[in-house]
Amino acid sequence: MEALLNTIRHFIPLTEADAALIRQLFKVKQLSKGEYFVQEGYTCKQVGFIQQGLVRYFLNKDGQELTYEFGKEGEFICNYASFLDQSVSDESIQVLEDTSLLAISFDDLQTFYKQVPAGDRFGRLIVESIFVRAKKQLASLYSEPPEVRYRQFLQLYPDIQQRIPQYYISSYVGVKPPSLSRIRKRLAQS
Amino acid sequence: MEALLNTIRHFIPLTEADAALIRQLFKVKQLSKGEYFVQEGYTCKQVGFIQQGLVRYFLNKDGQELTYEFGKEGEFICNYASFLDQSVSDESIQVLEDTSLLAISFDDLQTFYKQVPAGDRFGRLIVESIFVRAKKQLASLYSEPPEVRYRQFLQLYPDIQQRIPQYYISSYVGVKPPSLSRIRKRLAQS
DNA sequence: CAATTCCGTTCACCTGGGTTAATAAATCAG
DNA sequence: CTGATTTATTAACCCAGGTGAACGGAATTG
Repeated sequence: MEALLNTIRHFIPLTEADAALIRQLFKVKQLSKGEYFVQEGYTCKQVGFIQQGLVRYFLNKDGQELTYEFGKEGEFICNYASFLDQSVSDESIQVLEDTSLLAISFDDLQTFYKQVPAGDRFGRLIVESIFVRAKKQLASLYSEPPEVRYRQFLQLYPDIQQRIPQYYISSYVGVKPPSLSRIRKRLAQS
Repeated sequence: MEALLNTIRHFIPLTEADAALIRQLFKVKQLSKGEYFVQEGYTCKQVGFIQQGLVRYFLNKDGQELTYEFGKEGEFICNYASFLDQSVSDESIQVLEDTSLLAISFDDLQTFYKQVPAGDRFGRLIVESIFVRAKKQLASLYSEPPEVRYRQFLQLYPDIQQRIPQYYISSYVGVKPPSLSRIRKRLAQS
């Protein structure tokens, strides 16, 4: 819970009253490996904060699961496109390890916005940051070849490479598993 | 100016007073072919609404200009990542034809938010819509081969194909000009 | 422990885009 | 209108990733 408060304090100052409210509004949520935080076809009803564990974001393209993002300890997870206007999600967030979350519901988040003075600003900053993140990924896909994207993935997630199947990584990088194998081989040789 | 009001009405209702305020806050701005609405290294100080004309969004990767988006009549243009927190832009918006805009400054937009009851909601809906747009493009880059992306471009911008150089389109599609030529040839044959 | 499923790698072959350069077509400026 | 510049196409060659399949090792299951 302290990790959550500190992460929020990274964006806005919090009084003790604010912190107390946050402690109240966020509920602990446990998900086992393979379970979903949001599933395609359903509405994303919460924002989560990962205390321990790992998730992947993926979308469905003709039956193929395309993993395009990961979330790890200390990060917020949410399908904002679904959450913000409570519409049906066209992508999924799945837990890759047993994961411990702090989650806040849509309604409780509105309470947070009302009662914490800088709450709206926090909300805006979070949405901005995920937007900037999406833009960065767009730029990366446009400008970087798979090999570079793989190296950047290793930098961004140095620890989780051993924790998950390679084919999630190959999907994130934008290639098929055999191709990621070749990339890894090339990198090992040099 | 009516086009602007109608576009805003597409998101929120406007009273006559609202409309009058909008007429006051948005200023006509003319840009000639080749000029910039925002340039890399500068701050995006306005949101524009295209009355007539065409723009491209691009970013700079090792001296290569990567065109990743277009804007046409009836669309808002802005580098929101720069505008929202008035930070330095890392991308540019350039005018591809002599273009007539209606533009509102950052400060005047705050006035709009304060005075128009549904103003904040409009702002949120716009930011959401550009976010969703970025996500769609991300999904497209992940899942669609260049040939499909080119066909989708033709659907999305049926008219402007003749108005701009092909290499902007090839950049948008994610390939080099010779490759787009081959794609066009393949499509013409079938 | 044995059987099965899952997963990563490798192979052979194919396809499509990158690169460079030449040429042709279109556009622009004087 | 003409020469110059810009842009689009084409060709030849190379290379990286896709595909399908086989293999071996790891993890799971009963």
